[in-house]
Amino acid sequence: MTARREPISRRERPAKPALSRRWIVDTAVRIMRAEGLGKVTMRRLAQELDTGPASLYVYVANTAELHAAVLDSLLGEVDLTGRDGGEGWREQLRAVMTSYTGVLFEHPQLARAALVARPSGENYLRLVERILDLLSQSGAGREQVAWGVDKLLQSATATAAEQSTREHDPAFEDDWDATVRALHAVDAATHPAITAHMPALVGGSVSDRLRWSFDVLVNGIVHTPVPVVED
Amino acid sequence: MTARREPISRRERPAKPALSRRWIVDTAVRIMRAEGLGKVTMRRLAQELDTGPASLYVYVANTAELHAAVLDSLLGEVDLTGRDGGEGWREQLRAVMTSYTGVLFEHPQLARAALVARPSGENYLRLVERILDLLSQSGAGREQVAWGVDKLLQSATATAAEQSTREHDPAFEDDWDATVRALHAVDAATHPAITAHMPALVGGSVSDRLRWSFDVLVNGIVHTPVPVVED
DNA sequence: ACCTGAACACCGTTCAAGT
DNA sequence: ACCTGAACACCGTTCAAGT
Repeated sequence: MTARREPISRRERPAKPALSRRWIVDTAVRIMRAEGLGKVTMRRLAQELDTGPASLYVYVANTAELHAAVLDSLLGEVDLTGRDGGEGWREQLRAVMTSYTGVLFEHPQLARAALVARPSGENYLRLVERILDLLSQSGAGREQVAWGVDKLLQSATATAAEQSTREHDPAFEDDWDATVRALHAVDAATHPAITAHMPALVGGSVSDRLRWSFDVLVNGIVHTPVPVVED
Repeated sequence: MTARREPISRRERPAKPALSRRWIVDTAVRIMRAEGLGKVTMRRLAQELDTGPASLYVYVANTAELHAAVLDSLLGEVDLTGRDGGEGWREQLRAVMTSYTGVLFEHPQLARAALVARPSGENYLRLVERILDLLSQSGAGREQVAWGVDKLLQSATATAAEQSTREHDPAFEDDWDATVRALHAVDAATHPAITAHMPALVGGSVSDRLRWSFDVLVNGIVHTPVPVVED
């Protein structure tokens, strides 16, 4: 019998894989799905990877960059086809933006991270490419389209950062409540405009507001020329 | 000689004032102006107030609420007159929004806090009141105006959170650089739209973009009716 | 009611030293 | 080049105990 050296002793764990950026980010995504972005810390991640936090700095510059990488990974879930929207560029674009918003709504804290550290991974680039392509079918000028993509993404991201925070985190629920209460409690004499606009100011469903925001931006973008650049 | 018991020993400090929400927030503002919002922590603040962190929780629910209070205090610096804008509601509104953006640009981290925990203090209410008043002079519907105020504030806040972060914090500078580099390095075959829009996508001065954003939103808001509410 | 010391359960990041 | 242990310098929040 030939002696086959079975590496049995190295088998207690699923064979601790070599560290790599890919493996680090995938693990971070797994932690986020299971316990939220708040748990995706350098220390916790290192623990999960069976190493010390210092080791991660070979592959990731800092926590913000790590979160940006997690976001990019999540963006792989966005439906870029706009298939649900039907035929026109506008409806397809709406469907893509709705899908993007949906992904962020499911991972509230990620939206906040996106506003701070912009992603630059492949999924983000694919998303930008697709939105540019659809928006340019509006016939608007090149610069309007370029700047417009930014506003569309910013608006959706900011809404997700605000709105969905409220739903998941009881601490932030309070802040929104406080704002609503403050708006209701306002003195009609000193704040006539708030009083006059009051039900609407805090009303409306999330989806109505999202749809309206989208229309506002698209209408604005295609009708507002960029300022002439001076040399 | 009469023995006069001088309370000299109690005089090393300016007579530690009683704790109060007001005093806590003012101290927080002072720390922020001197060292940035990052230093406005419960522990650091308690130290400055010569007490333990637990004492603050009598007046402030948590760190997010504290930051919201600091922001509201800062909003007192916004010029609500819109005096610089001249006569029309549009120009005055632009001036108010520019002033608001300016305040946030000087305190980058505060803009991020604003997206998460909305303020509800007197200065915030005054700002909302003023923007509502100006925007309603456009003649747009009540609901459009109410929802429009939200979008105007959100857009300005998000831009400040993104843009000014970059200027002050070297760590985030890298993320923007990475995004710009990624957009430049893109393959023209797989990402034709990015390539076609490339100089514009990352170009434009901050103030040109802000001005254009404002016009886009105002144009969009006044021309886009809100969806009919079903009962 | 207000205030506090002390504790619990964490953080990010760096650096000298090893392989 | 990659990896690590250990350290530095912090966090937010709670709670039992005091006044």
